[in-house]
Amino acid sequence: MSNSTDELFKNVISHAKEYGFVFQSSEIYDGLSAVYDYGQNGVELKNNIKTYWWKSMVQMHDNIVGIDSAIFMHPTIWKASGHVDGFSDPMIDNKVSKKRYRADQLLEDKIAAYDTEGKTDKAELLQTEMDTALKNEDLPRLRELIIAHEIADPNSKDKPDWTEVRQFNLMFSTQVGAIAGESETIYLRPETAQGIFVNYLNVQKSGRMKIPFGIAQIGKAFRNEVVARQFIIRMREFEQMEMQYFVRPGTQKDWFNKWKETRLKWHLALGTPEEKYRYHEHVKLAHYADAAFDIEFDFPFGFKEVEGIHSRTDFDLSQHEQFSRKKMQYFDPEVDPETGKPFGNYIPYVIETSIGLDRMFLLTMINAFEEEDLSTEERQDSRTVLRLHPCLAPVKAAIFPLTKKDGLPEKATEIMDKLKVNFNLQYEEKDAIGKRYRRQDAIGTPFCITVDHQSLEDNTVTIRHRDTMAQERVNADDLEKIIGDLVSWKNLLG
RNA sequence: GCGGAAAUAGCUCAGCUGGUAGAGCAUCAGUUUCCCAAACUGAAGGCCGCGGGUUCGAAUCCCGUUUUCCGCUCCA
Repeated sequence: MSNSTDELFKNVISHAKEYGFVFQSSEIYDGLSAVYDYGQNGVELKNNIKTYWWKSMVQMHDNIVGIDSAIFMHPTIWKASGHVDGFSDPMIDNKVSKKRYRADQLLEDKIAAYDTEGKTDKAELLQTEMDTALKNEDLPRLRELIIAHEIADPNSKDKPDWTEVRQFNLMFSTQVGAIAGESETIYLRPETAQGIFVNYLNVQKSGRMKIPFGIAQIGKAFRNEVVARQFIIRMREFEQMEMQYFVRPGTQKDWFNKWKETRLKWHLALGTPEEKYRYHEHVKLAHYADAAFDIEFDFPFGFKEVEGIHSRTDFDLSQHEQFSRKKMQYFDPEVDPETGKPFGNYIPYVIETSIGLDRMFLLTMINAFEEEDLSTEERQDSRTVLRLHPCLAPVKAAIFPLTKKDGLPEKATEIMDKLKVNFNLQYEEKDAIGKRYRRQDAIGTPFCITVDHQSLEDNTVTIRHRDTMAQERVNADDLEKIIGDLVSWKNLLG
């Protein structure tokens, strides 16, 4: 990471805090690691990103509908999805080499080594001891075994100094039921997708949906990351915008490619330079996928995943059919042109598009942030401006009386009252006009409307544009249409 | 989780080898100002991250702890 990009990232973080976008959670109690709060401007920007996504996915597709499933779900769902068994690993560190390993894998390797050496008795004994320890979640015993069998650090020749074995759990658990002892352990969802899968037939039947169709959802998910860092890139509590698209088996490849392209277009429509984005293909696929691409963004610290497009096959629905013993099949009455018969009953294949809202938020801030040098020969000058797309900007317009006397504030307030039904506005009368322009630049407000003495005479005002700093004089009665056109979703979705 | 660095006013930072806590910006009350920040007057704001120790005396030295940043590690 070069110094300048390092600086950029730091500046964006402090800007985000200073102007009410993102605060550290529980800051007055020294904070809570990897948890963040969105402030007064952050929540507006975040909501606007959600709206853009929801409109483009749900409103613009007549075969995609949304749901809002609960964060609490039946614990068996996470057994079916593979999260319970797949994400609770015993971890151990070597203090000498500073490397971290999975304790069970170190032991497995040792067992394999015993086998190749022909010491099958030793191998079998260790296998049994390890299985017992794992089953009983006896973490100290795992450490004992590692030390007793003098397991070396695979990446270091020095004698290892092992830490305690710690359990790494992906999921947060909590109790349902008011009475201790009679309660049941459930999990905070680690992904929103399962809420869609377990509801897919409810939606399909109540909405009379025909394949192919999609179900969209925006919601919080929770993951206990080993190391959560880099600001809001990796948070313990985060928000996803997911859409699961249910398709006829055999057609998944086409739909996968279609969504891959559609989703990148969604990103680029915001005006982000194309070279900032790239696809990353997963070579090693997760157990449920038959194809997977990430859309990555060029963050100051390198390309990182923002969105994943995964072909999840029929894995999840099949798992739920098995675990719930309820049919997850869809009856497809359409006639297969090849056989002349209906497609009939099948478990649909699923294409998933899943975007991290918090990462999208950060990406948007980084992309928009600019420290512009406005120096002339006479004097130095600069401004910090967030060049947010007008549709995403937290405040659409600010209204200023040029001075706070001579009836200008009254006139400005009157204009504001007419417009605030349709737009999120700010009114400011304090400080020099230039200072107020700069403050609005800093939070990305695309337009500033200034009321001056001429306004009192002919009802005209000036509109000052954030990006060019150019001004034009317009009639105050036309503002609703002018601003409405400039911030219209048509500009993004049309 | 390991190693390194940092933590002083809302923000950016001074504060030397221990001796009663400082500036600029921001904030608030005024003045000035007819279109692009940092003009004038005044006010307010800090248990120097938290806890302990050394000392007559600690923002300053030592230990612990929390948080953040960087590197490693981990990552569906």
